[in-house]
Amino acid sequence: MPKYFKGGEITKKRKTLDDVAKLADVSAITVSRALRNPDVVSPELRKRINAAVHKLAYVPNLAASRLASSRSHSVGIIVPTLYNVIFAEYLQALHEVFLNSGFQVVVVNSRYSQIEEEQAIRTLLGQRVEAIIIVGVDHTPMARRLLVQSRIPVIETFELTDDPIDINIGLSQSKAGHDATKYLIDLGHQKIGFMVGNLDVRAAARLGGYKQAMQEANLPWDGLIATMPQHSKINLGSAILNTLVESRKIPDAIFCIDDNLALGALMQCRKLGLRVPEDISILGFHDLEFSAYASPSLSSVATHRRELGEFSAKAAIAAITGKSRGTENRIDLGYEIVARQSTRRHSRERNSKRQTIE
Amino acid sequence: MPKYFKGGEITKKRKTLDDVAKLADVSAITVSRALRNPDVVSPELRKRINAAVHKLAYVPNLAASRLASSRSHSVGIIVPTLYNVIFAEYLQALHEVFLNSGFQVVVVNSRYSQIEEEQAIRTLLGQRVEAIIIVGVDHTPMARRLLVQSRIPVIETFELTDDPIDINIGLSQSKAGHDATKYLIDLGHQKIGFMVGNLDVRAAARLGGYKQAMQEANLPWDGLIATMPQHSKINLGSAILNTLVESRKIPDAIFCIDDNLALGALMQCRKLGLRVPEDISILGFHDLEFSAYASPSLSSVATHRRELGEFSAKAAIAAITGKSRGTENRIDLGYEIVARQSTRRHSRERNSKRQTIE
DNA sequence: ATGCAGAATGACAGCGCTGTCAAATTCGTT
DNA sequence: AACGAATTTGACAGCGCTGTCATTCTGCAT
Repeated sequence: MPKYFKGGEITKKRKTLDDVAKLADVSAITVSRALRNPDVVSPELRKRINAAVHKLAYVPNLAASRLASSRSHSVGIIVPTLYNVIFAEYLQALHEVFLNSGFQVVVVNSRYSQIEEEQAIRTLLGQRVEAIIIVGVDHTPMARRLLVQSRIPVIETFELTDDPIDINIGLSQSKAGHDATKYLIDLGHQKIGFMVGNLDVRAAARLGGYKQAMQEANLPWDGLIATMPQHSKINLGSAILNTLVESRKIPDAIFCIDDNLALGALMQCRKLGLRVPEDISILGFHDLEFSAYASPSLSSVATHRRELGEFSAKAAIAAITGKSRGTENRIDLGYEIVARQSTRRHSRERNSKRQTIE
Repeated sequence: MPKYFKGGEITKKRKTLDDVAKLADVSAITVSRALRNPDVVSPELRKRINAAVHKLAYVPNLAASRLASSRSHSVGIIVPTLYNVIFAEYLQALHEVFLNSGFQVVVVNSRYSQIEEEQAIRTLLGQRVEAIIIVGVDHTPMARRLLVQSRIPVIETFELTDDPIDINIGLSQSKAGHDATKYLIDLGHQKIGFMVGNLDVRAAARLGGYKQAMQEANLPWDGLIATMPQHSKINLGSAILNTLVESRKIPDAIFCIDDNLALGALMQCRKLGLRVPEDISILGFHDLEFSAYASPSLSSVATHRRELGEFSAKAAIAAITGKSRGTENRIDLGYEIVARQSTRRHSRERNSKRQTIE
């Protein structure tokens, strides 16, 4: 006795269109129409059909519908992780656009792995999604081939590339890293640390930008990179800051890979009696929601995650419905350095002196 | 010229099993087997088939597979929101269990609405998921009927009910609210505030528990409930605390509906010069990750979200595979009050005096 | 050489729906 | 009253795969 055959009826397992059709005394195709396109069916039949559907608690079999129509009415989204507020905000914006578009949104995570990303692409293509929106521009050769061959709109986001598969909406991570570092340098900082957890592609690009900016200013960055191989979380920032203090390598300023680390570092500084920004400037990245409310409020680099999601979704819909004639296929959404209380002009004795002399 | 017919070939749009079969010079059914059950196919053919699959970048049509086999190899999860760390942790635990189970996980959110929940159930049943794990125990009558009639395992989580549809794994929200309040009362607090944002079902249950505990202790709760109709976020906690201070209705202790509000309140207290816990005790709920790291560290009620996810997923798999004979269908995972620095014994003059006198 | 179990492969129908076109019905117009 | 257009309904095939059973092909004991 299979446990999940409750109810006891010996009837067929699942209600089908035909069951509804029989009960309403019409043909199956009419039921199909009444469900998908009510106004082409006469009110009389429509009523009878709806009653039958309700009576049987009929739920159409999507697989059959997709197979017959060869339309899935769904779009696929690939993100590295579901457990980072960055992507949560991005996904929320995406969802809002798709909400009443008639498309179901299928979200898959690649867990920061190109192999899993390729697998995710297969999963989505297997479902015959009508567009794919994917975070990042680096894929395995096969992944790229699958995407190209699928002949559906592909939107690569969060980063910028010169060689997009199709549509590319993002910002230059390395330029952002560069400019953020430059901002700290221009404030007079010289010993500028870089704090990061796991080094994913985009984090690496920002780190590259940091190194470049330091080099351009003839500043060393050797030994200034503080890291622990874990996902970015508030308490990881505290932990990494601790290691800096313990090894007595406290820099003038720290550029943190994201605001989670920055807030953790900030909180730990307070705990240890280090004054922010007097003793140390802290700069975050992404400008998360809490950053403006921290005390001192956290300087950060605002990335436009909601716009990223919104633009991507709209581009996908436009491409699917063929309304994207002549649209730009590469959009740079940029970033903004938001200066708040956690960073300020560096004015230690030797610096101010030197400045006066020069 | 349809934009997404790139590549130029006039060939059929999508590769099918037959295409692969022709290229490998075998029958379609053999390709199907080689893909699903490689070891029943001879190495020779397997090699040829794999080569053909790779050459064509063939991706099986899931809809056809599901229709033919009437198995979806997927399970459905319904959560109220995707943008709350509570459910993120729960989902992560679920995912980990399902990762290598051969089941695809489909997550849908109901946005705290019973109507949307019913719609979500339809969506999932339409996909013929093989089990549904759903947050909460309150559903529309039709939703309940759909779930029962589906004849698939249904796991209701996060709350406890006397009348589960099938399997129920959770904790008593009202009892947790009651005990948390009792804890503050036992610390000597009398003017105990309750802070909450949007009042969803579970928040309402905790509020109910709070009221009951206050009543039992002959303490008034009238006018002590501080709320603003928004989703729980750190800065909402700060905002609500502000309104309390502005209206000069600062209680001895605050029981916050979750740790986000609690942290926000905590940060705002610091900003305003209110000492925690000397001037005011703050108790959170859910024991989020950052709570142990805040300063002062945050007392909270630990709910076992990861276990909730883990147990639910395992129960679902056991039920699907029929291995749940004689298993308990109602599991109470409980909760724990974690006392940290943000709460302490109330000892204002009149109280300590009174205690000495009595 | 013969028979036979077991492994490997194939033929066929059908899962439940929808696209396409045909048939039936209704309506307004002359 | 008769006609064509518009509306409403239905018949039929087929989407791409898999379950079922049949067939062919081994290898080995007799």
